[in-house]
Amino acid sequence: MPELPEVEVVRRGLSTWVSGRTFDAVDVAHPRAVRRHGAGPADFAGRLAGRRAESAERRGKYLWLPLDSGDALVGHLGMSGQLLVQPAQAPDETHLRVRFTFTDGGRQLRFVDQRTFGGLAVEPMLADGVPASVAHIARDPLDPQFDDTAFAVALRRRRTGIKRALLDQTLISGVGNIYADEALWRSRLHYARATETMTKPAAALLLAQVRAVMSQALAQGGTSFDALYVNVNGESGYFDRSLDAYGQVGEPCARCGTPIRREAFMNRSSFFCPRCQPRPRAPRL
DNA sequence: CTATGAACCTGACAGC
DNA sequence: TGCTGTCAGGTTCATA
Repeated sequence: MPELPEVEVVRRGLSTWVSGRTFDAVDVAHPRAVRRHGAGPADFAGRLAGRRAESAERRGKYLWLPLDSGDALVGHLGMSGQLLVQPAQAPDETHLRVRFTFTDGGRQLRFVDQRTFGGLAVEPMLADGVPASVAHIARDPLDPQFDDTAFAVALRRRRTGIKRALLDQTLISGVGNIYADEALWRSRLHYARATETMTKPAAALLLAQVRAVMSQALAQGGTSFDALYVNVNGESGYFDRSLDAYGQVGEPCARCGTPIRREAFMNRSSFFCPRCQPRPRAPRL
């Protein structure tokens, strides 16, 4: 679900409402939510109790709270995960997986996840400032240290389609199905455009569109089609009203009026304008 | 290295 | 009403 803008909305909420507080009790209601924590739920809870969250960080779609122990509480929301800040008396959510209380007795942090593709773990921080499970992820396009030139070079070395490359979190992180389709629409690129034909200027233009659509979405609180994608206070963003391609099958293209088409791709969907984004002569999937 | 499909889950929705 | 099939913002692993 959530892609970079939605995860960043959550990070900001954690920074405001959780950073600086000390964990007290941690109740794991569904062990699957901490399956990436190899030592099990009890160890997970034990490594958090009494530890202070120093800040809230993000790379791509991964979130983490560095702790005063040198570890970090790492989370990925998967398709349906939410991190909510709730009063203690708020009724339990149907899909409440982990509840965190704090020594200050204030609002709880709750990990709620319908489909349980998301997960939490406590891991050591590595020397380069990220937790172990985040080390294989590339920097994201909103990271000041993202290397545009290196991205263009790496992209050209690939032998695949442009959308597949955008979704590869080891090449560029934070881009998911929505923002890939939106950035490609803005760039007038078909999803099967061969990466080896992407010149340096073309890569720069695409990157600029990725950043533009993500920044605009972030300014509107992210994209929510339903109550699944919300900030820590349960509020939805409204960038869905600004989508030009994703989910717009049959709707007229905002540029040329041609109906937006949907095609199956990578076990999911691609939405594009068949006129503005014509299929290349030598497509790559 | 690249591509494909399946797996991991629950729920909403369309159609019969 | 209820059943079946399809689809959903993601990641990972096994197989060609």
